[in-house]
Amino acid sequence: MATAFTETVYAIARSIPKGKVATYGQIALLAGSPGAARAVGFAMRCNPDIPKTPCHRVVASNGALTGYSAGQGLSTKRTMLLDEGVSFKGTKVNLKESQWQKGLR
DNA sequence: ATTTTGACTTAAG
DNA sequence: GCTTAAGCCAAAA
Repeated sequence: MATAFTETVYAIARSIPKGKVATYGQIALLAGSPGAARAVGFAMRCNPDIPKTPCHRVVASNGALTGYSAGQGLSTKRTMLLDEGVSFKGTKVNLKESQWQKGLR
């Protein structure tokens, strides 16, 4: 299961600052495998450590909340993001305001 | 080693 | 704008 790739994905997920969100594609790119967005989601599904791996800060490219195996699912995910100050666009995240950008710090 | 599935992404209808 | 189809990479069976 979790190998170096997934391990890197978890590390990146932890690097996402509070109140920000990153897309699967972006994490895949940072993980060293651009286009491996699906693989990133797979790693999140394994989600070994919820408190250590803020998978709820990981959203789809269009800002839609997908999956989430913990808590009440997307309901919990959306609540946590709102609590962290992430800007929401209805059921989706306002990437224009809350997408984590490497270099933006 | 091959096949299937999956929390994705982009394109087309 | 929303739905359907194909492409993509990685891990599990």
